[in-house]
Amino acid sequence: MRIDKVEGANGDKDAVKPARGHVHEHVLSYMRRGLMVGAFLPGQVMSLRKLAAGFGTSPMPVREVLSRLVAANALEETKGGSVRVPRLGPEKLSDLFAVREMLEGMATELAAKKVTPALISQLTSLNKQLLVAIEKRDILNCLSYNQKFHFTVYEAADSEVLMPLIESLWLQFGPTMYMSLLIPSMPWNASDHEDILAALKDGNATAAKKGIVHDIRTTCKALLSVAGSQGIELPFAQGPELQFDY
Amino acid sequence: MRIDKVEGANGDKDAVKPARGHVHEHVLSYMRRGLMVGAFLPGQVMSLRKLAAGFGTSPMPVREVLSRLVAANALEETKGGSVRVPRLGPEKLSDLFAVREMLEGMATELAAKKVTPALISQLTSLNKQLLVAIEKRDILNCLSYNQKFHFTVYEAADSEVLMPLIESLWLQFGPTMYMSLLIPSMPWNASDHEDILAALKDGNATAAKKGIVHDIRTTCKALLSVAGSQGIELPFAQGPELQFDY
DNA sequence: AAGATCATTTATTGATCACAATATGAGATC
DNA sequence: GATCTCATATTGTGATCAATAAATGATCTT
Repeated sequence: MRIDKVEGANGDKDAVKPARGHVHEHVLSYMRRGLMVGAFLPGQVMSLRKLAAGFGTSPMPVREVLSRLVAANALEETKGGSVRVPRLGPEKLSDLFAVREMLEGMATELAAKKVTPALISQLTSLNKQLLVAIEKRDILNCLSYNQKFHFTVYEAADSEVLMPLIESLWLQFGPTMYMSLLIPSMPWNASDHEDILAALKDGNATAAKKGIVHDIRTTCKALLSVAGSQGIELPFAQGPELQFDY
Repeated sequence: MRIDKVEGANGDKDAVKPARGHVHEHVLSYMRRGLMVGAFLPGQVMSLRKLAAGFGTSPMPVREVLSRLVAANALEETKGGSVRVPRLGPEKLSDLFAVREMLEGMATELAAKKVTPALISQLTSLNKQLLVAIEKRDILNCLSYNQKFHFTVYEAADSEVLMPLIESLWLQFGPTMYMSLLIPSMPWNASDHEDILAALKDGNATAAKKGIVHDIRTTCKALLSVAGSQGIELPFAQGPELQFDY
């Protein structure tokens, strides 16, 4: 039935089905998560062919993914047409977090009105894992569980409009977030999460929103305090070589 | 040095330079504007090849553009991989406009603090042209000048974060907006714009924000009131055949 | 005559190709 | 020894191709 085109003895090629039709989806989710969790650094240029080689595909799906990430303001294109992770200045960083306060505060308010026991238990579990990651100073999982905690709350708001916007923001500050956690003086804590959890448990929308806003504001201040030390340029895994709980 | 691969006598091929390197930019801006101004209807499927033929290019640049518009939630993809203009239900419409109030209210507040005489005169001019379009019941230019008025305000806020988010929202409700204006009972007015202009002239950020929010809320209510009559299915220019002040 | 099945057509998707522009590096010159 | 220049290599862009899957229409059956 299925006849391989003659290409000599292609024995050593991948005999597995290339999982057609959904390659770009895989690449996209991987890159999205990677951006939020610090797999790519601000200023890093994304080479189409290198990434494609890393993913083991043709440049085509990667092109589509980078295209979409540029549209989401997660990446920016250089004059030469290449794309790179944007380097955020202090003013853009505060802009970003001011909008975060509005959007994520609104999402939290909505979520508080739709709390379920399942949501509470899930958030409690995620927060516990986050605390473990903090204890171990595991940056990747720290960011990962923090992101999952926040997004679980926002997901509960059940707004098809808010979520994509919030995601776009997280994709933008993700790389900078990672950088900041590299600084030894950077405080790591999830104390606000306890307040948020308590407020959600009570269905207190105002308090929950307040907790989120405080969490965001604290993070912003910490980020800005280390924004001066932008000079951090450490060697880094160029390709998609992440090892977080994926 | 440069050797053309042998392909017979390709004399009758296009001798003109195909304007290489930035085709997708043109396509993108055209489609963006077209979505905001009603060139495409909710539910309309965007055929890659048809659009490409309309633009006189290969499907390639169009693919990239559609990709980006999907990433911006301006278009959605069907199960078959095609993309189409989303059909907004009442609940999503109110979500959309609730977020609009926050984001555009914030942008207006920021803009009010950076008002310049040039901005005022530009807004005054745009509003005049909008009134003319309303007078002539010219839907395309009506939407176009309304959009330009709002975006000129937001642009003055000078926020690289807010603008893309606001644009994403406008791309989403643009097609529905056009539909609603087709309904004879739909009220057309720009009375709020006068208030906004006055508030901006005074540098009164609170009043300006209030004006924008009122404008948005009014529009939302009008849209929702005609949301029941979703059945409007009129024959329409399929390709990129717009004739607004481009 | 209406509905279901099957073949045809058309759609996107991933891969490959060709070209142009940019970035990179070596070499020569001052 | 530093700098400018030019050749090389790499990159993105647009076009084309092969293959899969969905949508469409016609034919057959009930």
